[in-house]
Amino acid sequence: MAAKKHPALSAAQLAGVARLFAVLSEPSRLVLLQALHAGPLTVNEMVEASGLKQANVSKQLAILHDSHLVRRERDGNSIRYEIADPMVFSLCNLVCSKMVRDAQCAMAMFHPEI
Amino acid sequence: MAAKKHPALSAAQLAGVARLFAVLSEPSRLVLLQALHAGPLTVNEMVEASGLKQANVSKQLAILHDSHLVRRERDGNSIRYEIADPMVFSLCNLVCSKMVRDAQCAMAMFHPEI
DNA sequence: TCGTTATATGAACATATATTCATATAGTAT
DNA sequence: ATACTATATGAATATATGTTCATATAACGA
Repeated sequence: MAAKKHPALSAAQLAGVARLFAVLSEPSRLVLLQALHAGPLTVNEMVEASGLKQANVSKQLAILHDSHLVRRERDGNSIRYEIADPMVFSLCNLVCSKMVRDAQCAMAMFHPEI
Repeated sequence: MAAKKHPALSAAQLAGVARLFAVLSEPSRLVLLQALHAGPLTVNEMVEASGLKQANVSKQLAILHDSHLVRRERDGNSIRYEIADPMVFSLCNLVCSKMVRDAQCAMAMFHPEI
């Protein structure tokens, strides 16, 4: 039986969805989000935590900010970023559990007894 | 208070997560997934339903198949695809609800009374 | 076997974007 | 005002990939 709860999304809506997935499709941005998972951080702190160059961190944060995934706030001379929408972690958890499922499935092809 | 339920993901794990988001970051692939939401379809049926060229549909389906998001099965002369992991729709629904939230937030900046 | 239909794939092209360097902007302190 | 620190941004480059055309592969029917 085919599921059909939601109406089809328009091309523009699909483009919007695709755009947000694209924001999450870059490991450097996921690194930054993961760092922010523990709490707010300044740009410099994220540069140190991630090993990425400062210019790169700034640009990736700008992209995350444009997508309303992070919020920023000036703190003296620095700028502190924090997660604006915890939904990103729900997305990541779904993807992670899928990867575990796929991995278990692949494993089963070699070790059916387990 | 900072949330911290999950251990940090390794670079390889983040790359895997990013890869799956990348698969979902292309409108043409979302169109195909949305078409398959109503039930299994052959390549030709998806060409007609999507308006995309046949070569393009085949390539995008191959990418979806590599990610184990769709399954394929030969049916006579054609090949029938179907959703292999309904989790993709959970992902899309999360993103959609976020977009609604953001849109309502943007709206409120112009119509605070609503 | 031969022709037809359905799907996949290689080559070529255009486009998008991540990364880096250099520099600009903004805030702070002396 | 000047020097210093923190962050953002423009230019340049490299890389990835979506799209299309042409063609290959595979199944089916006569």
